Amino acid sequence: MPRTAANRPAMLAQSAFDLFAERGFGKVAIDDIAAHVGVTKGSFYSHFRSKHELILAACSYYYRSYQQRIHEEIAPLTNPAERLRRVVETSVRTCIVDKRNRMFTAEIFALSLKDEQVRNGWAQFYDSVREMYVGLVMSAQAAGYTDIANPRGAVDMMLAAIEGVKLRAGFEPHIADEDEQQAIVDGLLSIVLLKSSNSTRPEKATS
Amino acid sequence: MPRTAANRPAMLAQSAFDLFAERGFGKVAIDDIAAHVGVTKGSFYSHFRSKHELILAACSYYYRSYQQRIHEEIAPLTNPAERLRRVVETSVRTCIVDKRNRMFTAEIFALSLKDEQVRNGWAQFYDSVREMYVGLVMSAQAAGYTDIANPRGAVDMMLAAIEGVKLRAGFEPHIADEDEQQAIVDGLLSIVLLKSSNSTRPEKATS
DNA sequence: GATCAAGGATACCCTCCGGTATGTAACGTG
DNA sequence: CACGTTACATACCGGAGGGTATCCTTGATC
Repeated sequence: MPRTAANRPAMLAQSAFDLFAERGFGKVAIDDIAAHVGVTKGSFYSHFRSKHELILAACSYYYRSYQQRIHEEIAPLTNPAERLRRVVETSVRTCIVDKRNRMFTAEIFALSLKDEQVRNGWAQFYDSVREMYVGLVMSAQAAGYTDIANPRGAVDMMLAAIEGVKLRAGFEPHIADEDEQQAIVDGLLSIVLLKSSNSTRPEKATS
Repeated sequence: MPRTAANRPAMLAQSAFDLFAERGFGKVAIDDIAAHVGVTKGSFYSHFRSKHELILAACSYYYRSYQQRIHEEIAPLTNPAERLRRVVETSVRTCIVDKRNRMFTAEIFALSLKDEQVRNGWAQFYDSVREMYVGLVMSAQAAGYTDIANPRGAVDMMLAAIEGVKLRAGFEPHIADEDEQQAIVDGLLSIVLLKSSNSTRPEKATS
């Protein structure tokens, strides 16, 4: 082994995420990423075979971070409606507060149009998120918080709305305001839950 | 004047849109665009000062095309609910059927993160679309097709959902199926109109 | 029909950047 | 303590592509 080993690949992937989120895939050179970790390009290429491989690693890093965060947020909660609301809140907050995530995902979308591996990676991630949401909604349904006819379709529409709001936030930063955030969460939840009552909030639950 | 003049700038902008939509801003060289019109780079630079200027022109081209199409679609309609539905249908169809538009807007989103002019251009376009929708919804409301409390908020959420579905279509092409399209239109309209009845379709109107 | 402006072509430059070739210092292993 | 392996550095290559310099062509105008 050479001087320092540590987990360079992971560090490089994380630095890549940081820089990609800041400037986009195209405007970040391998030299930049390597320098960001305190290493040179030659060394970089002993960990990754190509820039493309690094991009995939950066994507994985993002996916893992998101899922880990969601998991941490709902771990202590047991009430289905609470869990659902918390996940939506976390998703909204992550997208709005963390500008980097917004920018990174926008880059993914653009790249995925031309890159099958990136596209497949995102599709897989998206599917797992969808399944999580479907599970949450169906739990909420079983507990009487909603009687939505088509949970899967509603979740799809809500996820689409999240993506749309994410994009909009890039153009209208005022969405980052606290009160706006709450309105968005309510709007999103209303797609998935009953409209007639504010049954989302657990203390107002009807069952 | 030289051999052929015509409206080269417009042709270049349109070709730029075509190629950008196909390969993305970064992967299209000026040479490609010039060649696509049957011209060389030197000539290109007598019409545009930079690639950036061309990108802005391609954006304008897209915005104008969209607005023109919407206008043509609703021109013959007078019933407010019909007009609203037609616009949503047109938006959905354009996004789903025309892959190029999807790809082009994805590129815009990615670029706008780093380019203020592109961002402002989109913001302006988006605002005009929003105002159009708000007008349509309020007309529908005045005619009794909906009693939605906050038309502006509902329109925002619906536009967000459109953007989200647009993105999703990049990963799940089956959305392009005819029946799926109708479901999406209904889903979107339900955000803006009353849920209890299918009052969207004019022949079922309650007033 | 001489002049001139503008569209167009050709050729070139220069920079950036992904990737490679090569060297070297540390570590594990026998 | 040789020896291979691995993480790292240095230096370089080569292609791509944005932009420019320069010349040519054409048509309008007087």
